[in-house]
Amino acid sequence: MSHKGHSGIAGKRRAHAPVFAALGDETRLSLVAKLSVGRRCSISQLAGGSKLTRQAITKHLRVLEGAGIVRGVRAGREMLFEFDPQPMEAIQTYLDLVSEQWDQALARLKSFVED
Amino acid sequence: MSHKGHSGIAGKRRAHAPVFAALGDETRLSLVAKLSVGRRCSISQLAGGSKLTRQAITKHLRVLEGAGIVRGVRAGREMLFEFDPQPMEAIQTYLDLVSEQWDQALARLKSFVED
DNA sequence: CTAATATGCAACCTGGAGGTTGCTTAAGAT
DNA sequence: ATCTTAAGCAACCTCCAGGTTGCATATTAG
Repeated sequence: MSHKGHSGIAGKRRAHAPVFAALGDETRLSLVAKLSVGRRCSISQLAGGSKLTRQAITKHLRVLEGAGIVRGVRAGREMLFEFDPQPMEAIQTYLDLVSEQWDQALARLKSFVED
Repeated sequence: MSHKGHSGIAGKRRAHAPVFAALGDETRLSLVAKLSVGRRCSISQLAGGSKLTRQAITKHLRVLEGAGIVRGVRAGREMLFEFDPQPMEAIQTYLDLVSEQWDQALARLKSFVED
């Protein structure tokens, strides 16, 4: 299976774009950073220390949840959010694919020039 | 320098968010895919085959250029765009950092449970 | 020179992202 | 039972991303 170049780099765009978009915001990146240390956090906890409103933070969390990067679970009167590494792993392998394609391009150029 | 462990996961958000944002659009992901094969392409070339207008494509290319993912060079009457892997490599190492942090969290949890 | 091609520029439109405020409801704490 | 804290809901605002059209300008082809 080396011919027809089904690299897989195409087609999965529809799946990956929302994840990139979710990470394309400073506030959300900061939330991801906080949650990726492992400890589950409530909305108020995450909103504390931010200049933004609790509601603003809630909206950002919903965006992250929509992309699958984060998952919210009820715990009594508070909503605890926890990190899910899967979507970010997915775009990581996507980036690897693009890098690979680029490296092959450089290799082709080199062999052409060396000719 | 040489502060504590200072993984560096913080602070660089301001730099990375625009790159993620630039990749957070299906059309732009498709442009990146086309350009990462190595061959430089003119705007009209890139616009051909798309349902969008040439101007729309131009705007997307400017966004990618703003994030440093792509670079446009004049060549006669046409504008050739070429891929630049650097910004995507940068977010790749950023994702590695987050993964690492997450793995450490899992390790801590495990050693706690193992008591 | 003239026609065709490639791009640039500017105005314009529309929807939704990102943020706020105000009020309501659920759940713990005392 | 009541006070307090956490969160949900909804309306509203502003601004810009994403897209279009129309016209102007450079460059190459014949």
